[in-house]
Formats: sequence, structure tokens, C-alpha cells
Amino acid sequence: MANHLDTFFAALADPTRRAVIERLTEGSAPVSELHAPHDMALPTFMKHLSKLEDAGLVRTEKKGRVRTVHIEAAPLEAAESWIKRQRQVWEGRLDRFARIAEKPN
Amino acid sequence: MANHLDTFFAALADPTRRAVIERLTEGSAPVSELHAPHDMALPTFMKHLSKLEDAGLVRTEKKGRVRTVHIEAAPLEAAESWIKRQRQVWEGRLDRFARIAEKPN
DNA sequence: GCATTACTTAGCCATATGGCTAACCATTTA
DNA sequence: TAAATGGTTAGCCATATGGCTAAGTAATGC
Repeated sequence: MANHLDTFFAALADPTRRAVIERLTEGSAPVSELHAPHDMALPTFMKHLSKLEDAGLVRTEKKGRVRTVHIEAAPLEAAESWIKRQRQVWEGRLDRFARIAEKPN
Repeated sequence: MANHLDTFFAALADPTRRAVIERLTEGSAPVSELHAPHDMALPTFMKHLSKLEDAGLVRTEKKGRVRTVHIEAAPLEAAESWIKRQRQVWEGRLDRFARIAEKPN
């Protein structure tokens, strides 16, 4: 089960990249606009975008000299559902404990 | 907002560490037992445990020579809620699009 | 009390990551 | 067509990461 969760979570483990995702939930944007608020060189920023793209969190398309970036929801769902599953098993265990505690005989 | 999400997501970005979390949802366990199924040296495995502990995903306590590891739910909730929020904003945007599409005048 | 068990500490290694500059296309725009 | 705009490519650097071995310590078990 060493699936794509590696790249998904790694992509989200950086504040710059999470900020890009947050920005993209409000709509697609060209690279230069996404880059503007981040105090780093463009090539550095492009590396972050590549990671997001490798993780499948983002899709890009180039028209003329402008590359536009779009968010991709599926991986977010995959990551969320993994976490949710863990919590459910864990909470289910707590529930069983609680039930045992409530029936003390 | 460069909070603890960095360490949370980084901790989950490795299959060994996710496997440990999955195992721990079924109950706490000593280091040696958690290590057993993983084909790597113990010190290497301990580094993974440290990352989980640094991320707050796990808590440990030592009794005698045995260190027992317990899962900690709060960070899982934090990570899950971040992802959920992104999805909600993104989906909200889609909904607005849909509403606009439905009212074409 | 000696051996085993269960980690710990220390140190080394290769690769990955996150950052930079400099120089180079390729489209627009003036 | 020359200049500006929007990326891209190449290459360098420091630190982090994930792996190892070897040797040490501290409880338990025999």
C-alpha cells in the first residue's frame, strides 16, 4: 500500500505549497500571479509547483507564454479519506471501550 | 500560518510511518512489536517514531526497559480539517458555478 | 551475577529538498 | 524589429532525510 499518499502528503508538508493550494481553491491563476506573494526566486517557486503537479494536486496548461495552474480535487479526497479512516478505526476502538465501561458486569 | 501542519504532513509522507499509525489505531504497542514487521534496523525505525512523536501524532512512555507507543488523535483531526476546508472552499466554488449555470439569464 | 532483552547513542553515507544566480528561450507589445 | 514579459534550463549550495553499523546502557530472566 505504498501508493501515492507519499507524494500527496509530502506536497502538503510545505507552507508555500499549502498557500498555493489555498489560493487555487479560489480559482485558477497563472504562475506569475501565484508567485507574486511569495518572497523567493521564480525557479525556486517553480520547483514547488512541480511537486504539486507530481502529486497530482494541480494541473497546468500553457497558452502563449503564460502557464495557468488549476487545482485537482481527487488527491485531496484520497488524503482526507486515509486520515478519516484512521480516525474512524481509532474512535471505533474508543467507542468499544466506552461500551465496556458502561456495562461493568 | 506556518503552524504544525508542516510536521504533521511530513510525518504522514512516509509509508513506514503511516503503517505505524495504522497499527496503532488498533491499540498501543511497545517499540519492538511495532518494529517487527518492518525490514530495517532498529535505530532507523526509532527515527521514524521520533518524527511521529515530534509531529505530536504519537506519545510514548517508558516503563522498565520497554517503551510503549500510543496514538494521539488531535493532529490527525487538525490535518483532516485543513484538507476538508480546502475541499469545501473548492466545492463551494463549483456550486456557485453550477448555480450560475442553472440560471442562465 | 551473567546473559538476554530492549532500547540508545554515535557516527557515517547517499540522496532529496529548498534555496540561489545566471543565462536562455519564446511570446507579446511598443 | 527591439524591448519587455513570462517562464525555463542549468548548475551550485547547505541542510534534511532515510538508511546503515558498532558499541553502549539499563532492566529482566535464569
